[in-house]
Amino acid sequence: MPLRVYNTLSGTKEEFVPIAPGAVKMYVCGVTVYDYCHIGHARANVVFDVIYRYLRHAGFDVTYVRNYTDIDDKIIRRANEQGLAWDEVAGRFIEEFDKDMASLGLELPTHQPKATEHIAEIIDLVRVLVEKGHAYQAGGDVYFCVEKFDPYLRLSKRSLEEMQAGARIEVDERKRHPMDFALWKEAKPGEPWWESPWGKGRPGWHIECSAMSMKYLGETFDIHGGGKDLIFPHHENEIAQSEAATGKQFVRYWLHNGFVNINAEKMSKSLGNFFTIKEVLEKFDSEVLRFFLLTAHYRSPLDFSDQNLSEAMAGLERIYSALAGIEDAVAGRTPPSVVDVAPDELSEAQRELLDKARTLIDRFREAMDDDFNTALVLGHVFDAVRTVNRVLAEGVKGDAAVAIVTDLRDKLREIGGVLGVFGSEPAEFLDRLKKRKAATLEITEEEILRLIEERTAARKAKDFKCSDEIRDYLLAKDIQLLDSAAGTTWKVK
RNA sequence: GGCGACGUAGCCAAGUGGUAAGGCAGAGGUCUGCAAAACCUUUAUUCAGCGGUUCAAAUCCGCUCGUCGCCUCCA
Repeated sequence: MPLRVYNTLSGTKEEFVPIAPGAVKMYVCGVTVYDYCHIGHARANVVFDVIYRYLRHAGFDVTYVRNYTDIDDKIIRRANEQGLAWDEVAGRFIEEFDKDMASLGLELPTHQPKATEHIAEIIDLVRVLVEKGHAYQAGGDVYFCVEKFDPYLRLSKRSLEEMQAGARIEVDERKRHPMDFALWKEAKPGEPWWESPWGKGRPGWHIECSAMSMKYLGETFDIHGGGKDLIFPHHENEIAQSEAATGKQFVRYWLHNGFVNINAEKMSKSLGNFFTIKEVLEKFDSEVLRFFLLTAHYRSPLDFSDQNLSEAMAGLERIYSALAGIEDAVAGRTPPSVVDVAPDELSEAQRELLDKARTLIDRFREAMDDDFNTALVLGHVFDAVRTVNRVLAEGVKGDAAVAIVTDLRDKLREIGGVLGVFGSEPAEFLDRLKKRKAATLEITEEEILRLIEERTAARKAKDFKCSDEIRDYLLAKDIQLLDSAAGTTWKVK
């Protein structure tokens, strides 16, 4: 089944056919570096990280470019507020961005260009637009002329008339048309500047993405991604600048991720209802956050709340518990190849697992091929987890059982490799969660272990009244004891 | 005001014409000294409402209600 993606440009799912067979050129708008990243940024970047990984998994040779916009009005404003140099602000938040993305387990893109390192390309592009009559100089500014670019607003499916009807923007008198936008901005006193044919100034927003994407990926490339909020004006303007300059189609497939909501409202700086990645990672494990972001389809809105995060944590814990169970069951055993397993020697649960495992990767690909449906993939994963738990519950005895359980583990890891989850050692992950939860307890680990010992002694002496008292005491403090043949362990409720 | 999206169980969520995946929470059972975990069974005759098209609709069309987004910086 071919890969199908939802293309904002056509408004439908289309079969994905790259320009060059076997190779994908993809550009995703990064961030303007003037503040910490919030969960919305986390979503966008995780989503495209998964798309990047899946395209490679599907056999494509992917060139992935994600930029830093490190010169912009907001950076200058922030620098002035904090009494810092603009490039100090940019440098600092580039570092913070990198840290956040690393903690979310993102792979590095092929290129991560910075706007300020591509001023020459930007000026060249603006010059071409002026020469071709698509842009005009007004004082030290250069504006793009939207009326001369016929397909303008095709991506957002609007018209200039509609936009003006609802316009709330103040019109700059130097613009020929109110919707014209700046390609180059004259430097005001004290502002950063670069020398240009139009005097000292800096790039406008939008132009850096056109210049950098075309430099690294060519004048026409396959995929351009970003949050839905970038459709207008950012991506619309990128298309206008790029296509007016080259006369060629800029991008074939436009992919946009949905917002992260708080109480059904978009998380955004202006509403002030945002959580930074840092803040959330203080409360939840980074893999839990990443897993949560994949529980909904990337184009749907995703409601962020402690409860939803906790549910994601419970789900991920269930998966890791199964993986840990598999590790325990197969530890030190070398399984024969699963292809040698004879189905008629298996129990019913084992046969079911064999069947499920056999089709798991196909179902995974089918879901991902349908516009990267990670939520459906997780459904398949849970389905497999339930089946393997059944096998674990009846005991993994013969070689055949070891083989099929190991095979399933490998397949879950393969899927996890694309989603960027399930990569930790199961026991280590569960321990990590436990430690994190334990940090909020009003009882120390030493105390818990001492009480467990006491209880074990009581149980040995068949003093169940005493042992139950200890268990209930711990339970009141959110400690759940788990007895097994191997001894007693504990977890935080 | 213009344009657009969405509304599936207590909660989260997949499903775009063939008779409602999956997770969390809940109930009952197996296991257990008792629990927990795990497993089994169970929880939407129904997909915001009302009409229409069709042999067949959560899926297509129309209207109504509700929520949200974009039109200004935003992932």
